[in-house]
Amino acid sequence: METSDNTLLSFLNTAQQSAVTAAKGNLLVLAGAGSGKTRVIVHRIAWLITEQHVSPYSILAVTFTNKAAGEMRARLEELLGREAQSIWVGTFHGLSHKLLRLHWQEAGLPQNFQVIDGDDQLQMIKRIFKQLEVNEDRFEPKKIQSYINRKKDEGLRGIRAIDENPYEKVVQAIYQQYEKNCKENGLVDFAELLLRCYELLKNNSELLSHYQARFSHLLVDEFQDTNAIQYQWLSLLAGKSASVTAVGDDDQSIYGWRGAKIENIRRFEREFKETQMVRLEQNYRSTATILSAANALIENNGGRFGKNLWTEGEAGDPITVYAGFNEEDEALYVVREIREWLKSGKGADIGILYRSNAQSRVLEESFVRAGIPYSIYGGLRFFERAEIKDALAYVRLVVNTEDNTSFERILNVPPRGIGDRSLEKIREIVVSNQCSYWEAAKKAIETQVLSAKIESSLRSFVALISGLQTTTKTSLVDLIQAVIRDSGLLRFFKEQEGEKAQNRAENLEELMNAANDYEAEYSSEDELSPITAFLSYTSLEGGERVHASTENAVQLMTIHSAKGLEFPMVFICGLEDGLFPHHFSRESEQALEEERRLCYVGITRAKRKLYLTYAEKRRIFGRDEERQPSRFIEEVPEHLVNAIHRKVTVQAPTMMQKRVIDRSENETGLRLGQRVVHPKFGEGMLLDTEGSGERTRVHVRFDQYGNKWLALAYAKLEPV
DNA sequence: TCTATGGTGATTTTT
DNA sequence: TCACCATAGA
Repeated sequence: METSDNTLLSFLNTAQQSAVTAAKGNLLVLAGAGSGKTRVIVHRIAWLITEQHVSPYSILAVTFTNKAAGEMRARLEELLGREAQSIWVGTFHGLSHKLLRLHWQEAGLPQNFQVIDGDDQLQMIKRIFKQLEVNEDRFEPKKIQSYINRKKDEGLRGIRAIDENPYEKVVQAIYQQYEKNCKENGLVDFAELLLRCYELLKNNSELLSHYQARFSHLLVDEFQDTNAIQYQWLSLLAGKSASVTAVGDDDQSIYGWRGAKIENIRRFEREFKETQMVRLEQNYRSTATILSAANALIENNGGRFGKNLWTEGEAGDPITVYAGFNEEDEALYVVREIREWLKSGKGADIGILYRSNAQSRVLEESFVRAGIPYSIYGGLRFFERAEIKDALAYVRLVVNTEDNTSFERILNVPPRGIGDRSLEKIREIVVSNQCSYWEAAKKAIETQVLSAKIESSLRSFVALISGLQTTTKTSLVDLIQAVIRDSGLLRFFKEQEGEKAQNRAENLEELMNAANDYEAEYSSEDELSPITAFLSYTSLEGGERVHASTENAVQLMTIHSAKGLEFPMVFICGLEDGLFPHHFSRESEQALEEERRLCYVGITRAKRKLYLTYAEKRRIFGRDEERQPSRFIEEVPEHLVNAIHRKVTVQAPTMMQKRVIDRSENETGLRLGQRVVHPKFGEGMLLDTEGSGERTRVHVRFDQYGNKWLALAYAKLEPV
């Protein structure tokens, strides 16, 4: 390799360089927001290979998301070319999956085991509820699901000491049955991938020493997000001799509620011998003002490693705090500011961030009215969509008739007249014969326990699946095509009216394309059938999140999903006590600190302009409630904030309110936020005005009739 | 077996 | 408020 030390390091600052070139041994990189951490990991790998002559084959790099893994891989290929290909880069789940595929026998799995996602898991638990006749009033499937996942994330198998607590007893029984079903059906859930892989290495000294000898360098991104099992996994694989580079930011840990252990950073320092620490504090993203705000806010958290972001850049504009009189006013303000920004020719690369998804609606409505293109990030991913999962369930059942979850899912999809009653009959056979649903279905036909009509439906269903099984031998694309055609799914949606159904039909066609692309790139390195490989792929990589693909659209999303992104202009909306910090986080100091970190993440997404907004009144579950500004607003130093807005909006009517008062008080005596009554529509609240003089129109939210625009001259509005 | 109604409860989300 | 579900009628 001809890359010289110089070119590799020339664009890095001193701290980055010392992280990249840290000597053999363990390294903890505390990387602040926007400090170039991915860059550091990628360059460190390149440096190890080109300067230290470490074999690419001995390097393992772990990330949390497929997206991050993909980016890392791409950047490595840019730097290293073909040599990058033998580096193992992937997510914890992806790499565990790979190891389990390679060593399925030692792991005690069938060769064609399948990966199930959270939705499949929940379905299975619901089925167990029916099987074990669990009372759904006392036990919720969702709670049980998170119980199981929590246990696995902790690295614990459920079947320990039998608890005498009757509640626990039931939960344990469900857990046991769940494990049994997974085993019988050859299914592995997400948490299981990690746990099983950990156990595989733990219980197999030969395998373990092989991989320990192979991977001399392990690198982990977003270390603050690791949970217990991921830490153990890493620690086991590292053994005594590997060098581990952990990169993370304790201030950006926002997944504690999902089992991430921020303490893992301290633990790393303690348990991984002679750890060097490097802090990346120079920020290349935000203005000094924004960084000061972020620093001041996060200062209120205890037990931090401590880190102060700084920049060589300019101070930039002050942060604007806006208090709307209600959530619609807040949204209208956002729209107005965006309009101004767009008018001055700046791009629509704008992030509207909020604590919870429910907030998106009001914002969305105001963007629609203003005609500003927007896209909402969130919702289902491609492979999570119902119609796609239906089609894939056919594939799963064809490949593995033991897959009861899939059987149940598609038995009556599209509707073929086999409803709950018939399913119940089949389930009885399952219980009495201890067999799969598939076997039970065949038995039901033989023993003629069903009505003639349903029996014939069931017969053709069995014939359909059997017929598809012969297609298995050809190819993935052929099978998917046959499934979509022969199952009647595509026809079912095509025959329906409405955009929704047409969309679903299109999605099914898109699935064929996805399979086509996958098969074209597929190389059978671990003698895995392309069909099995594709099914795992669909579970492990949910595909792109759905959002309207408008060019030049402002982006609406939760702060959680904004992590890792940046925008020149950022709005953080709904900064109110009880919403952000969320009232669920009120009890514990720990939870509050995580909320504060979340706010820190939000603030540090902004490059140039930052707005913090809230509403003094908000509709919560249909009730107008008085709101207090979030403590996080108070934690931003006064001198960084646009004081004019703050004073005006907090203590006096807003500019807009003033205008309306000036203009209309003489004529109507109305002001924004005021309660009014209309002869036909009854009572409501004045939201906005438009135009002037005779053409003045007012926007009113009526209690009974919803939002309406009315011409002020004709509408006989009276103040209440 | 498919469609209407009522009770319930309501963060954040990747794999 | 409203979306999700479970249960009851056509």
